[in-house]
Amino acid sequence: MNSEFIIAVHSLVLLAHKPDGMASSEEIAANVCTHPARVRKVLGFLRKSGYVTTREGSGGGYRLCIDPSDMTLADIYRTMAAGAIKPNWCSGNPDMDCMVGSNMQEVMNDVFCGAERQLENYFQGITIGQMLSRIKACQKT
Amino acid sequence: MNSEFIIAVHSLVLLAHKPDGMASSEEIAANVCTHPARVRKVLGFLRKSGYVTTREGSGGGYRLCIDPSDMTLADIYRTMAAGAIKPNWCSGNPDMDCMVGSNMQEVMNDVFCGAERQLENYFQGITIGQMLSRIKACQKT
DNA sequence: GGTTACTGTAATATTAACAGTTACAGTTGA
DNA sequence: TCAACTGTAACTGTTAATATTACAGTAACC
Repeated sequence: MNSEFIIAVHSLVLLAHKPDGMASSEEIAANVCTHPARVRKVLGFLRKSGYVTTREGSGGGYRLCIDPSDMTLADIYRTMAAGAIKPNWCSGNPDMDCMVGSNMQEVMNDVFCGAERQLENYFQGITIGQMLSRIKACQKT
Repeated sequence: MNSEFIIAVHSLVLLAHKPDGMASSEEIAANVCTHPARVRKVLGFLRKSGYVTTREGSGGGYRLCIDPSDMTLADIYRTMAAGAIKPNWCSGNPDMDCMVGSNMQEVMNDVFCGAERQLENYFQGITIGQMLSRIKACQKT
């Protein structure tokens, strides 16, 4: 799995948690434990997908513009990490003589597409709001 | 996803397809499109899990020792690639002051454990025998 | 018993992916 | 005009993945 997916989820949960719903890339980066430039890159994608708005210039930053209970991890997965479980390496070769070797790529591809759907379906059931609730539950114990 | 998973599945399908159910690492490697040494490593794991038997020496090689319709991709996943979808990178830090940053690792870990179960469940429904059938279906079209 | 054809395994390149970092232009508010 | 931001691209360093080599161990066959 892409680590940008994690950065995206973490950033959105953080924004959802903040009273004013806003934070700068520097603040988010410190919380996520990575670099501001990386956060800006990831949140740039989220902006293009319409999940956050940004304000440049002094006093600027990122703001969540969707209800946390309306946004699922599947949305984020599709934006940040679609196709992440399919390996970039593949076996066999369509030009090969052997039936197994020549058709394996296609069959394997189908298998992973199915896996991807399965995963998306699972992520569909988890919202940013729920993530925040789970974190609060951790805190109490 | 681990590419060793693919090599394992491909090798087992190939063995299931061969009339005598046997092949050498060299033959398998040519079919998979990788190196014999890599095949030997992967099939070494499958031997330890009891899915294939090996015979060293001249005329040796690998033989499937389980009914292809009894062995699922979930078995192979557990042997070769358990935990593959969980990223090795993680955000936040348990020692941090912020509630979000300090608990994100635990919550994210739970999310990915759930995703893993979901994926295993999906793989449980696909057998090596089915993979071979799908390949035959590809061939006809 | 020697030769040949294999597996088992470790060590070592080589390559690709990934995260970290720097840099700077563009934007906005004070 | 200055200071504090975002938006991007380029570059570096590190780690992970794959390919390759090498060789000891084992079994069949003549």
